[in-house]
Amino acid sequence: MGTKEKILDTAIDLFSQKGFNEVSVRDITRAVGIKESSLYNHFTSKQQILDEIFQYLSSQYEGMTVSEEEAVSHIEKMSPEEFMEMCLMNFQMYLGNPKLMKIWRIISIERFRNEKANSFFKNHLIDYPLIYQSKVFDTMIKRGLIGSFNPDVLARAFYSFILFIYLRYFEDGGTENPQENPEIQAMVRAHMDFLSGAIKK
Amino acid sequence: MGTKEKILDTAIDLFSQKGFNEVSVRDITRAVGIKESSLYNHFTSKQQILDEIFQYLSSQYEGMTVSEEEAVSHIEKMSPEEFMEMCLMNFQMYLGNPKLMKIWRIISIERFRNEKANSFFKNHLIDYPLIYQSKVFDTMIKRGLIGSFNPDVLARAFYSFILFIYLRYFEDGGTENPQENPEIQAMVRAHMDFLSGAIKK
DNA sequence: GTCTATACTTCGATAGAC
DNA sequence: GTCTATCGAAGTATAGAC
Repeated sequence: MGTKEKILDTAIDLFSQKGFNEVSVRDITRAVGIKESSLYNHFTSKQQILDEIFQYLSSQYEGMTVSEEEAVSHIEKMSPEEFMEMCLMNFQMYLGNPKLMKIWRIISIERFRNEKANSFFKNHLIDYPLIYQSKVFDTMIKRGLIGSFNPDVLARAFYSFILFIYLRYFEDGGTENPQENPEIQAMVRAHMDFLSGAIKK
Repeated sequence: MGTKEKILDTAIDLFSQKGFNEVSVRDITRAVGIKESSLYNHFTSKQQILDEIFQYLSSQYEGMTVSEEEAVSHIEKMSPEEFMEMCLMNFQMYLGNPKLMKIWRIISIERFRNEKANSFFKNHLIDYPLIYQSKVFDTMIKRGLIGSFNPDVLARAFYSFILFIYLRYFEDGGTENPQENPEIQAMVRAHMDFLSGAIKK
């Protein structure tokens, strides 16, 4: 692994624990095993390290957003339960990769101080999922698969709980994989069962 | 207003915008209109300012937690709809006071870096509301006011949405009073109506 | 590309006159 | 209780030898 990659990985590690401002260039270079001045052969500034981390995150989700037609086609062969299961899988895919998980934690820490982080949080973690799920619920209603509810309300009822799990998840460091936490698994399943019952025709 | 109070109010203002580490003692004293050294006649350190802010928050909610018996008695004359309405009012009381609101924003910013902030967030904003609401739902079930659901599931379904609103609320600075935001009001009401229908016997 | 050495800035905090 | 003056520590970043 090249030095630049090592710096990036180390920075992700440290930033995700304490935050950008709380980690010094000295901290990073000490952990990597080089002198401070060497870091500036790979990055022009400390800020650029964070920028490249965010760029990396961006690149990981490029082309992963789904068009309206695709959203509709997704549910053609799915029950509401299967759809919610799929949403859950998507969410866990976001959080299942340890490196991406750390970057999402950086986003959570920095979102009040960094406009780009706030934008990531808002777009990827709030707005887009709600829009996507609302469309799917809307299609389900029109096809008579579920009762006649406001699809936006259903999407918020479903997704706000997922975000709640995300919130709790980072409470105690968020190092553990949520897929392997049976307590979280049980809560998510119970919530989905409750909603499935509530939206039946 | 005494100098010490002026310092506290100014610090609350500044910390809630950028975070504790991002605001210097010089920033605070400049905004107050005194020299840095004068600040140390009122506080022994910058850290102590934050400690006193948290202490103030603590004092505001002292004795406001409710015992199990009280929780049960609360719903004796209430419909589920009225109860959820009450919860909403409580939540807005937390956020309705501009000064307290700023401090809650500080808590949100600092919770990844400050153990006390994290503890406030976890206890007041997550654990306690869930425990309280679960007990109330449990009582409702036993009295036959609502269907036979798992009360923990109901509490999470209800409260995770409230937290979702809280989350969105701080997105764009969170300066506005949510009670006066008609869009938020409509979302909360729609969610409560949906849940009311879902938990009917 | 990495090192030693150092420049420059900002920070929290203190001493002591008034 | 406020001021002027200043300190030491820690931060980012650069120059130049190897």
